[in-house]
Amino acid sequence: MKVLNKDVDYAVRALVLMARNDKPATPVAGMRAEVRVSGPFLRKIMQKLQRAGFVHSVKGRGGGFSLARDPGNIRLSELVSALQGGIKLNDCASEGKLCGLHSACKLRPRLASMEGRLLEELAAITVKDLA
Amino acid sequence: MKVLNKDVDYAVRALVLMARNDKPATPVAGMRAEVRVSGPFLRKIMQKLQRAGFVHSVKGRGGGFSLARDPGNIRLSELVSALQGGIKLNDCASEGKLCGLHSACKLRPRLASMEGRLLEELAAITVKDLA
DNA sequence: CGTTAATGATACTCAAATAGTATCATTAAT
DNA sequence: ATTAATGATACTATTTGAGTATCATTAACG
Repeated sequence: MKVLNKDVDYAVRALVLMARNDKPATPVAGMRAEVRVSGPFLRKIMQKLQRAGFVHSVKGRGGGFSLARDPGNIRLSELVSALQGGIKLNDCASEGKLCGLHSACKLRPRLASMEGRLLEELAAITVKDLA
Repeated sequence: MKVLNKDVDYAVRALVLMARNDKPATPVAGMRAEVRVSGPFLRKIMQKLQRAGFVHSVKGRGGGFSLARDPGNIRLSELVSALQGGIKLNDCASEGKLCGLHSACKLRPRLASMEGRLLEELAAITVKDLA
């Protein structure tokens, strides 16, 4: 029952690293040791971050990644949505899903609000906070 | 990234059902339709609840399960620990695990306290509340 | 120019966790 | 004896998460 997956974990590490460095471009090869993950896997994560607009990338020799946004404004909640599609306390709370008990369910609204609070707490933590 | 597994989900439904009925013994056959789950699977869950002391069981014809505790005092947090071994926001926060960054990690204490708050919120919800 | 060092995209494999089934043993009412 | 129940446990299947591999593209460097 883990709430944050590895992608988010490694992404945070990488972003924090970049926030500290503030180099014009950091290649994956220059991050994987500190992040403690294999090159290919980290690359895949960085590519997701690029597509989601968290980082810029420069291709070719001398290239790499750099922060596209102010680290003080990159919130954990955003990484969670971008890299793992949010959080659901159970199948029912988030999606409008089934279960038949649906309308009678007293648990659902409670879980939904807990989920909301959890996301708020994640939103209160930025990359800058962790750098 | 689901936080509550099916066991907990079905367990809640079954316990709520029993709290409403308050019969001396409800057999699995008398619950599976309302809980919306297969007999064998529900049985497995009820057996876990029995071992964990949430319900009593009576074997043999005319037997079944009954609440062993006041439904106003059966908390979601307890079901979560009994049926899915708690919640971890990530691998690092709960266990003392690895990751090397360990001592330098600014995220860990924050996740730990979020985890605590989440469990408090789950502890505030009882079976009675949902019945 | 060609080599090298980088990312982009995507398909694939492997492992772990969840979910669910099946079976045999035991118990007690009828 | 039969039937209706739980106890225990082994097994299977499905889904999700984690990680690899590969080929294409781009740009600096010599």
